[in-house]
Amino acid sequence: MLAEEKAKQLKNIKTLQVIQSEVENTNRIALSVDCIIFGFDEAKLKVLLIRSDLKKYSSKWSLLGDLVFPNEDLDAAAYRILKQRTGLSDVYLEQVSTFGTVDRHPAGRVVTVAYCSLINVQHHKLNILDNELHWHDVKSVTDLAFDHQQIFDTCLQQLQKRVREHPLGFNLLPKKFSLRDLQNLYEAILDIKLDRRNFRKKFFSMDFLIDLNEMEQEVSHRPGKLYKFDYEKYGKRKKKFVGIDF
Amino acid sequence: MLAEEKAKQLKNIKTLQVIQSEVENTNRIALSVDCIIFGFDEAKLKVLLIRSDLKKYSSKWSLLGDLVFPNEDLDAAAYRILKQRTGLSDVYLEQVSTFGTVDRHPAGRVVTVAYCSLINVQHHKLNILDNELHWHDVKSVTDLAFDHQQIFDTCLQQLQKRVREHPLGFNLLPKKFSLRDLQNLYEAILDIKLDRRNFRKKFFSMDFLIDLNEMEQEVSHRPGKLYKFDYEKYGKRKKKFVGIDF
DNA sequence: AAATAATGTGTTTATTTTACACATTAAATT
DNA sequence: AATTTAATGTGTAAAATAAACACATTATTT
Repeated sequence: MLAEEKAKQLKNIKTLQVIQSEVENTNRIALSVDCIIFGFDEAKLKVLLIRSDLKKYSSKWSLLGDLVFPNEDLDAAAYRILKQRTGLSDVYLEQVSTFGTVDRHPAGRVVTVAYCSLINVQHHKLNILDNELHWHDVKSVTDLAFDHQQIFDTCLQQLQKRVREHPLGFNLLPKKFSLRDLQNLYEAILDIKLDRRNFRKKFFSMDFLIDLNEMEQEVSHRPGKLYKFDYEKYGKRKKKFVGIDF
Repeated sequence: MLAEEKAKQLKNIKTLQVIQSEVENTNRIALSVDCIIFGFDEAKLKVLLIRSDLKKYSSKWSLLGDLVFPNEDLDAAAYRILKQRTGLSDVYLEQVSTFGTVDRHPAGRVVTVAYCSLINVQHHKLNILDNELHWHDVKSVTDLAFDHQQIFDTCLQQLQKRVREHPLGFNLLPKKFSLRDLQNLYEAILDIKLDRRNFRKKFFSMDFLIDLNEMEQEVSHRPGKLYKFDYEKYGKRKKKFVGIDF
């Protein structure tokens, strides 16, 4: 071995050729995406789950996932997989975390990247041709397939954190909503009770609610006013927006 | 094709065999880890960079990274790679984000997971056998190799966010530090000026500082008291700890 | 001995958060 | 039709927190 080669090895210096060889041959791993889709219905936080693909695990529910193609951007794979499995296409997916223990998947070494989204259950029609696809109460989600419980827990925690920092929750509500709807949402996500009067004050002071001058329909008891979220105003103030404390 | 097979295809149902085949053959991708190691020295926030492995990119600095082995946990790979490249072994690495555009690496398709750490520059001896390994002022980091600038920016933003939520900064300081050191650190990380009196009040009220009854040595002008961080107390209160507002 | 440049401490004000009560409205009940 | 019911809608006082700000103290340097 040439002295130069030896020095390179010592220093972990690799040529592009060496790296290319490693990339192409020895060190490849299957990569998947799992989508955690949150919804809100009947005052409860929901998550979209399917029966596991695999017969062995068919008694368990799992997240929406599939392998990333080698010629496909990671983000693009997330959107493709979500579309394939649910028909959903006009939703925003956000990367949450990557899970990579060696034995996490029964089919071999699969590292998975979790993506999370918040959607409006009413406005998005699901394509239920796929394996049993169901909304589940977040509170009743236990014992998912593989390591999906851990992935789900991580995403729920992240959601709880994020929703205190930015008013993301609106993505889960219909275009028109009452303040009661909004409070139910936050209480469901954070799993806490909030004071109705202070909650209103806080959201009015944020000044992201547009009064529609309409009332709720078909509710028993006094109907509340309907509002919509001012996405434009939020977009402008997003950068310097600090947070929501409850 | 049997009707059953067709139905399966329609529904995207795969058998374990099909998935195993995909995992083993068609869909594998190289996976790497990049380590973003922050330090603090001379009242400045620093980051550890090396010259790019690749000659083509040797004029640019890059993050500490390498490929994950197929039989290696993702987290373990991060620790191994950091150890190999710097000699550092007793540091905590935290996953930040995964970067996966198709063309991000010149050697082919490589998806990379970024890991971040905060270390004490004085207490950790670096193994500089590797490619030129240097601490760089965070403020002067521009134009890193590949997409490393984007990765670095993401990690710095995350650090700025996290340091407002938890008193992580202590990992960057020596065991004994003055309140001026601590304030310099926060000002360097957040790139803002803080009021000295209010800063002290805030940290004393958090009650994580242990007065060592020692004074700074070898400083010009009046020396300040030295403190250490009460990791034990922080560990106990960590869960319900809300945040640090400046 | 005086000047310097930092440390160390406290108060006042403004802002934000929390706790809490009552009048109003429309539907449901009698 | 009158009453009950169960929600909406509003305001205020107290407490906690954050922001603005000034001066005495100490060790070093001149």
